[in-house]
Amino acid sequence: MEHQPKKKATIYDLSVLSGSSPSTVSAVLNGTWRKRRIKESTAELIRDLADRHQYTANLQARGLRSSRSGLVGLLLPVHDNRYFSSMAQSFEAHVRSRGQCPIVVSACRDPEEERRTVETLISYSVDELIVAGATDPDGVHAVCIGSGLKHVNIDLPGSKAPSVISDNYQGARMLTEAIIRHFSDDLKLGPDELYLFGGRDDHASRERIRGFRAIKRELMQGDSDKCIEPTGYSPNMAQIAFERFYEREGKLPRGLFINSSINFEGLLRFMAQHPNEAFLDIVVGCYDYDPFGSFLPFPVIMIRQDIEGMITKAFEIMAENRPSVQTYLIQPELVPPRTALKGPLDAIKDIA
Amino acid sequence: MEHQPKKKATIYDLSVLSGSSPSTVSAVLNGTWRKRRIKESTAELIRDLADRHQYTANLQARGLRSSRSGLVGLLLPVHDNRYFSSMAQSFEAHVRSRGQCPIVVSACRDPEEERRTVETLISYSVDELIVAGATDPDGVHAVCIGSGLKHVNIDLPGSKAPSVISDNYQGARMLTEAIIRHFSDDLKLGPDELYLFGGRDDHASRERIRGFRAIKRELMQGDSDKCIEPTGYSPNMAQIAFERFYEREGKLPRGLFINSSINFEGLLRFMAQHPNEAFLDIVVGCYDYDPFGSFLPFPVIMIRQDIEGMITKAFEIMAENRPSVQTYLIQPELVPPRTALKGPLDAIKDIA
DNA sequence: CATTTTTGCACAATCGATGGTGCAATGAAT
DNA sequence: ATTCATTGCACCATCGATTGTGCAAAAATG
Repeated sequence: MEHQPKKKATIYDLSVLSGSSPSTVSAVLNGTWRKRRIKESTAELIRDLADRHQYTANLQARGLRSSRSGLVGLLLPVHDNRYFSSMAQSFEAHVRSRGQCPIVVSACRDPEEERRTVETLISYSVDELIVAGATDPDGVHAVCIGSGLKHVNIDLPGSKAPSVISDNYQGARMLTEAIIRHFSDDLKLGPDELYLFGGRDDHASRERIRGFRAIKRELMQGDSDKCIEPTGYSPNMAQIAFERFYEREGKLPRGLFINSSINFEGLLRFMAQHPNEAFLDIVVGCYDYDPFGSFLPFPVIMIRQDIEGMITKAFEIMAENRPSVQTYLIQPELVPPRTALKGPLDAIKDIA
Repeated sequence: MEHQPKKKATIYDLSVLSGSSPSTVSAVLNGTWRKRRIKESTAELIRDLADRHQYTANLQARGLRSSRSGLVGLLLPVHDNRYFSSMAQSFEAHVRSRGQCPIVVSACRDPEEERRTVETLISYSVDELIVAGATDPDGVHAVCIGSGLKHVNIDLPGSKAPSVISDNYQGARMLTEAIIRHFSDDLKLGPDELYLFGGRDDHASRERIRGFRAIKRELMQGDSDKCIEPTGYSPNMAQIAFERFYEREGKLPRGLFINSSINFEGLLRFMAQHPNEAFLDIVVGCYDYDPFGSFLPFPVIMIRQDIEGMITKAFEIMAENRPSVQTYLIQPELVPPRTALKGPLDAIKDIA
């Protein structure tokens, strides 16, 4: 790496070069110059100098003075699954289109880490924040309020800030019904053959369980507590749950409602230990969409949450000056087996 | 949202409260106080005040003064696939463990956007940058050098900065060989039945193609140009390529080398249009690992790149003071069909 | 030509933290 | 009792931009 760290030009450098004052240069370069009645020709001169010297504003200085930063944050639980990575992708596009700079961070579902991370973002004066799938949204809220940071919860609601979430109850109803109806009449599923795996004690899981049970009672006239196995959001715990079930019963339930694609990965781990024959007659419904998951060797019905819709709504809310603390439900979509949906990447031109 | 934007406490506030000077407060709170011979008791007092008032440093101010920020950047092409989202996940863990703040941004494979984004990061005085899969690494390099920003390429190499990439040639050889050997003797694959789809004119694609062809010649005594179909990194283009092939030949090649999981999604889209029977006898090798992809209804052999290894190496290089401009190869791993590997998420404790 | 208005810009304070320098008070040494 | 070293901290310039204010020169008005 050959170095040539010619320090970056500042407004003071341009001020000297142009013969104008720093404030004039500043005004010209940040667009407020008309308001300050700077002559067109002066502006032109300065702009010219600026890009001849590759001037770019020091955003820390600007941020310090104006206590805004042009940064918009997205706090994720984790990066590594298609739901949240799609969210990051949509988020970035939105923020970019508003001329701001997106920054995405994850906090591993750790309430402590969530708060620390947001503290850090605040120290950089991020202008707005979307809090996605936080384990402790109200804790994050407390931190935000302390510094007047605008924020909206998404995916998991909080009780103190506006929230945009998908309609988990409806979604779970659709998904459960689709699983049941996927079985033909002669192989009809019994209430004890339809299980829900995954999730924990959060709002989304509770709603999904509620929807699941409601439909079971409506369509199957039966539902028992033992058909629910929360495993947390970890592939490993889910795998263990599947293994235990299999050991106990000698087979998996024919109907499986899986709470998230992360838990679905637990089923994959289970699959790796067992021959495909063990999955011949099962039907899986997964609350989350993953394109590869949709084409597995058994029917996989998925719910795709309307990420784009949620993000859009979240930004709308943040644009209001005194948003009301309420939870907005966004309708998700049922995805039949073997479906390859387009995603945020399709918006990107690829120069083959 | 009830507001209570009690503006954040500054060292000046604490200075008044403690009766010490701002510089003393600053020194105490940033850890340089022993060097400045501050009395233990003074320090204690100030620390006490600081957390009673929930002081947190204004990092923009600190960054402005010290022209460093504590930020470490990762520039990705896109978020939305398991390869890059795993990378983001590993990256975050690394940066966090060093007490810095990770920020992940994507630039959509657009050279212009890549440079602009890095400009922005520089304006925030990011301390270091990992440039992953950049379309124009040398363009990014030019921007970085202008401000002395330490950076390392990863995934795709540049010619002006150190690069860490996976050994695409070896990986492609392993993968191609695995595909060929997956066919039994009586159903042996012919050279004209093994195609490579996807990729574009970048270093990784070229190396993979080179490895692919080398093995074809060694093992099959044959290889022709028509067996290579670069489609860019887009699901859509790949789908179109598969459709065209299918129309022309009435079937897909029995052996498919797919350049990336993104292109693999193109095959999914194709699959959605055709019955499973069209895939009965195919074997897919995909250069990239996706847990769900590994369990599709036909054999899928995958290459998992050693993301953790690449990130680790990249940080090692950035720690050197005058790293040499060379390309380090990291060995990837062959993943047999129906394999569920652990990923960065498994490092995260889940409070079920 | 005298006065008012408008134009065009410079000045200087400010945002919050950092770090070099200088100086008084205290203790040690002679 | 002096002198010297050490301790403990305050002072102030600085990083690069923003923004309210003030004031000369030019233009418009009577």
